[in-house]
Amino acid sequence: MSTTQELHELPAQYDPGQTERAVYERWVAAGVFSADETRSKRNGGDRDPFVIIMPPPNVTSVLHMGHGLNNTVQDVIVRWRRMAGDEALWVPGTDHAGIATQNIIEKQLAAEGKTRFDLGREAFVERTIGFVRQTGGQILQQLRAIGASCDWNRTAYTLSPELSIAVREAFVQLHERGLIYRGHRVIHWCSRCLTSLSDEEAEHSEEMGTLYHIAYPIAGTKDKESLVVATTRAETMLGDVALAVHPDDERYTDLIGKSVLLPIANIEIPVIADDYVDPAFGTGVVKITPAHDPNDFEVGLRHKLPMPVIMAPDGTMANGVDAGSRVPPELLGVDRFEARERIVRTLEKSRQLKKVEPHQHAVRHCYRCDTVVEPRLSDQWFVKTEPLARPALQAVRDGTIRVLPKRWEAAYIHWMENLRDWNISRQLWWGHRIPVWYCEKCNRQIVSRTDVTACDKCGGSVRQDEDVLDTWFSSWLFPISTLGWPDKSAAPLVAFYPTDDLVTAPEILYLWVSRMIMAGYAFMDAAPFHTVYLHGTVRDTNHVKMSKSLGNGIDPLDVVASYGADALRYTVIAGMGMGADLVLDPKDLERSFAPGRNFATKMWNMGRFLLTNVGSAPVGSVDELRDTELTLADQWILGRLNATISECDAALGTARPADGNWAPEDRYSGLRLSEFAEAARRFVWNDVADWYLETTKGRIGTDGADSEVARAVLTHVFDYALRLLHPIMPFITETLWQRLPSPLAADRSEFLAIAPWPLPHPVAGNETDAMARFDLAREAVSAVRQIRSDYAIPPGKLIEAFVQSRANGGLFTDQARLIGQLGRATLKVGASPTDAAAAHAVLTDGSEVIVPLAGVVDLAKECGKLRGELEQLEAQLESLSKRLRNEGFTSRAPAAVVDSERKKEEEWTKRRELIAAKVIALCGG
RNA sequence: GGGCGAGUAGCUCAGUUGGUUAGAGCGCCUGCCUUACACGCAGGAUGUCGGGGGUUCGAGUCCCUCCUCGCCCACCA
Repeated sequence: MSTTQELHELPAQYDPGQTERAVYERWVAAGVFSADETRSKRNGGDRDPFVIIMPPPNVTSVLHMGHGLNNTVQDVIVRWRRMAGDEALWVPGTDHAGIATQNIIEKQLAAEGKTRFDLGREAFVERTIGFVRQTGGQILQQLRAIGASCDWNRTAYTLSPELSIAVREAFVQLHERGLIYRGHRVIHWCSRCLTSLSDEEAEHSEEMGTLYHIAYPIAGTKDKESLVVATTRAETMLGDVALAVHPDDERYTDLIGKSVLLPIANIEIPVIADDYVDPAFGTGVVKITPAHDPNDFEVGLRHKLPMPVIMAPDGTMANGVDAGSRVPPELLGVDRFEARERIVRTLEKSRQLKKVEPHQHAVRHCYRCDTVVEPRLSDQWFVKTEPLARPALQAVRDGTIRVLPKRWEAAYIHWMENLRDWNISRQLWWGHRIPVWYCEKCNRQIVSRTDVTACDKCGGSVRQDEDVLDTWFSSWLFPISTLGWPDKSAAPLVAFYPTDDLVTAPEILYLWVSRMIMAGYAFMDAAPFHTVYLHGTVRDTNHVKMSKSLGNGIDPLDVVASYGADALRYTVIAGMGMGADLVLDPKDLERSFAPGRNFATKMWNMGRFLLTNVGSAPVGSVDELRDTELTLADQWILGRLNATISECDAALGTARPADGNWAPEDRYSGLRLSEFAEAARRFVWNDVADWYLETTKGRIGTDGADSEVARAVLTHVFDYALRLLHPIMPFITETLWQRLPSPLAADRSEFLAIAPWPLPHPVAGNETDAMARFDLAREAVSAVRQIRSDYAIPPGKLIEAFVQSRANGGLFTDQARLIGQLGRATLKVGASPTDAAAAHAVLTDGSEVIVPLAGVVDLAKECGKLRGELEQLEAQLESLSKRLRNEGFTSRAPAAVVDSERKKEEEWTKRRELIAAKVIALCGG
């Protein structure tokens, strides 16, 4: 193949738009992303399985930067493990998202002037199914554009028939084990969504409210004696059934057992004593509203008080269960906040409003629509969480599961320890209907895996529970349900459960992650994964979370179109420290994404150089090269490659715990993706492109063996660089890799995506020495460039003398080695009698060396010698400068550089002398 | 109210166990269209590492304290 043809194949400009789609289609067509159960070691195969279950996005959602970040991270990890030889599986899926999806359809209906009740349940569900079928799941299509290497054959959906079986099974099993029960208590109620919420779905936010001090006249007193109560939710007073004081509060002791008159409702209610009351807060008197406050509910239970409900589900005032006619006619149907205003005004008029003061407090809001949540007494289904939490807590405590970054581990533990029972029933229509039937005739409650048509006892007709299950009750099963549970012998479940990493944002640690861990133990008796990786949030430059509604979002597909998926991925990975937020500028995509694109372009051009110069003829294997054949540069770049591989591996860490538990040294050290990206980038750009590739220019193309050596080494180094970068920038690396000349001893895979992950290769010759010597050469080159720049010397002019004398001196390497050795050591002297004559140096890598005392003393002398060499260097620089000045050049930066260097060096010398002196003093000379 | 994180160059951020002259990208300045790359190359400037105190031969890193911002948790009406 001729050079021109190859250049033709590799256009001067990399065009991601033209290549990415085709590359992706070839991967899919070749089944590169498909995992094979039979290859898993757990299923008789020869590979370790490595599995990530995708946090299922809402089925109606479209790709935003948050997804872009989340899925890029997962893809980087899964591609790394795929190359490392694991049977890698990434399971994609979507969540039916009960409330969120129902809200969308309700909004559509509202636009048509209708409510879901106008349609009826069946038609509403049909319509939603239709909507999901038409527009749902497009996010999974979009994920392909950013290169997500999911096994699309296993795409899951929480409301699919398979997963619905799992949901039912889980419900029935927990019910059989006594862990699901029907409870009558105060729950969080969203008056807009018309459903109950779990504790986690009712989110706190600090708000400025008003504390109203209201006087309740004491019954039977003539002169309007009263008890004053402080409340922020004045409207709930209509549901008051008592006033409570602390039993030991002397101010009120004689009032206990008496009655007060509830204003507006004009009902007599008792004054009771309960420990729950804090005498120090407000007036020390609390109104008890059992149906509309969880604490008051508990008080109500203890004192066997009635529990009148004074609000309708939609948040308007109404006489509900046990309310009689507490709500006066003029307030019936009035919204709760309006009612609050009116009641306050009424009390003001009757002079029963004693004080009004601003009061900051936390108010719970619906996590889907932000409506203020109303505590409300109702019947709901609950999961008893304590028995489920026990193993889930233990798993994180004992290192079966690690949480990265570490700080979230404490948050998880704290939350798990204080977990309350989980309300799983929702008064919605979109979701898994609760598998409970009630006999119309004998009132029997039937919990069943299959649909029930008649009572199994009396044959009476049955009706199914109206409620659906919390969305999270299906997604908490995702790691098991997507793999075939409840069939415990299903091949995917056997081969791939437990999974490995779970990658998500901290905001759903409690809502989802913790519950998956509980489900894993409850149904499979094993943790669902061993690593929870929590990444940050995507924010704009004002650190505001990106969102469509705020208009500060970036559409990942726009970025893909303008900069390419690789640029998007690189930016996301390189810009994100462990657990840190990712800040991007929605108004300046160029600033955010150009570095990634530029890096891709750099690689593209390296590829063009390589194809033009190395050509497509097969190259030799580097393993067969002898050290006598390798130049200093060859040895150096191979050494740098090894170092880079080690750096990348260290940043990525151990993929899985060795014996079921994380070893302390691995537990918090892995998945430092930005460091991985930086190590690879540094190598490719600063080492290969800036230095090594330049050294091959005079070699490749010449006749003789050295040209072949350079071809082999350059190709090898670039090949391995592409491998290291593939998880981050899969498209361009695959494209370039496909065109690399093949090594003579070739067992190359068809795709880079499944090519082996690099291992360090031993370099022929003395690697350390060669690297030091080449570094010296680089130092010399840099020094010359600096002089050139300072004196504005034209590119053509040579300054040979300096290079040579510098290279011969070997000053920098020796100096570096010396300072390095002492610098990293902590000296412990005379720790034991046998140590008396030696200094014990503990190096920072944990290894220890014994330095004979004489050696330490020599170090001090050595410092003096170095100072001499430094002076020699200065002299050389000075004479060079003089010569240049004589030739008519003038320095543009007559640098005090040497001067400051000497100062710093002297400082270090002093320090070393101090240490040495101390050593001598301690050891008695 | 409790807990956690952050504050490092103009901007966005790295900096594992204290140790060679605190780094990267972008931006900025100077010079280069040097036949892979101007989405580039070479050179350069910019930091009291939030303030103060302490431990140490040595602190961005450890301890104390204060300030600013952010996050999580929370049944004080």
